[in-house]
Amino acid sequence: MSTDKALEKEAPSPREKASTRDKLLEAAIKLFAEKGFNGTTTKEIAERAEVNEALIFRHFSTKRDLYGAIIEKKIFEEPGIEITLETHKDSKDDALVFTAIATRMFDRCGKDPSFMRLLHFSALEGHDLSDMFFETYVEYINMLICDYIETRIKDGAFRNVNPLYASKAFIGMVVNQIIAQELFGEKKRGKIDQEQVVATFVGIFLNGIKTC
Amino acid sequence: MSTDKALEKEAPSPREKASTRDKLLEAAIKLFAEKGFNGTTTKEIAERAEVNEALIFRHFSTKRDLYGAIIEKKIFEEPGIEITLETHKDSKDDALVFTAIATRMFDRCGKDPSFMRLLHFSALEGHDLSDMFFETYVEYINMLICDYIETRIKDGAFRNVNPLYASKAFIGMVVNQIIAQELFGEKKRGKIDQEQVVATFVGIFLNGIKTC
DNA sequence: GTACTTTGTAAGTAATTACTTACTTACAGC
DNA sequence: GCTGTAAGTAAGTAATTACTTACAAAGTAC
Repeated sequence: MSTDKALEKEAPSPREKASTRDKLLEAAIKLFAEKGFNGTTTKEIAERAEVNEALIFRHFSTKRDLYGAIIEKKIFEEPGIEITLETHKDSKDDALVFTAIATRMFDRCGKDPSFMRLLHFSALEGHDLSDMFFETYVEYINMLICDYIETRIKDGAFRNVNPLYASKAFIGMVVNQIIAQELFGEKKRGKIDQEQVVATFVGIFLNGIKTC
Repeated sequence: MSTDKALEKEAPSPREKASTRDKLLEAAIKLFAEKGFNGTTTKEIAERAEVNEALIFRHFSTKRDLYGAIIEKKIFEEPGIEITLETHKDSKDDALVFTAIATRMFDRCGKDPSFMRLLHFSALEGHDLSDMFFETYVEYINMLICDYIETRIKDGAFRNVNPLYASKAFIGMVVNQIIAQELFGEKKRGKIDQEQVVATFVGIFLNGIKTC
């Protein structure tokens, strides 16, 4: 959790040049995502942010506190897939819905590679907020998709599978591919065609779950 | 890579009490899996192994070298799923094959939780051997399943999907569930029924890929 | 026995770590 | 102007880090 100090200035007015706090957060996000909590020194953060190291401790009482502020920031930063689902779910066009979800996930993680790394580092290193991170980005999405699947089962469009496990199946395909690319550097190795991957995943999943 | 020093005594005779080297490796595996490379100190390793800290550097020239030895050990330690596949693939009983693969993966990771953590830490922290780790445990398995799917497409049993992406779909489901349990501690939260999860995954996958 | 290597240990080392301190500068309200 | 507060800095601190060294004990070879 942030200290009182850290909470003072949550949202700087948009026009003014990046505040010290913002510069620190930005630098720290990149470094923590690159090298984890233990692999990053406060000196490095200060250098990257181009501020004096002592200022870190004016804004955040400890290094761990800064780390916490970053995770918090990431948790609330950008909308997840809920908007994608909200937009399309009433169409009941399952292919559209699941393609949109997968595409949204790929795009988000591709645009911000630090995100996945931060999520995994926080889990591995056991940060206090890691659970919240996980709940926000994994369990929440899971729940949304689970709900959608449930209604489609009631519609008679999907087979009577366990909706939670089915949701996990679909998310698993997508997330695991993202992890292979972003964490394990599969991007560099063989080229994979994202659109075709999504199409294949959605095809298998929907055929697998649809009533015959 | 290990130094000459480190290579001298690869396999201690089974009966003698655990050598210093073995004690160090065992302690280091646990600590590196728990807290990563940067989060673990040589002092801790020595204490856990109950040997003098200086002995670490008799057996391994640097801390990183010890880390490398551990990853190497893990890479060659236990057979992966290839045996499972080899055993069942000729039966052409797809449900049996994929259920066995998933079960094998769950069991292996459940029995040795340090494995997944080590794999992820090494990827995130960018260890030299991380690529080999990945190739051995992700790309290799992928390839085996990919081959099986290809033959089943030729048999006319599976639809004409991209076999690599289909393989990724299946592995994704399983691996992501393992990660949720082992890395993100889903085990502690809600109880999930592994057998039913596997059944659901296999069911969706096979229905999704089978010819109608 | 003695020469030699291996195995173990206590006490170091120099560098780095997160975090402080004491001080200066900039800027606000009055 | 003066005063109080926030922003910034250089130079510290004590603790910890990976790694060394110098030396003792124990086994092995002859």
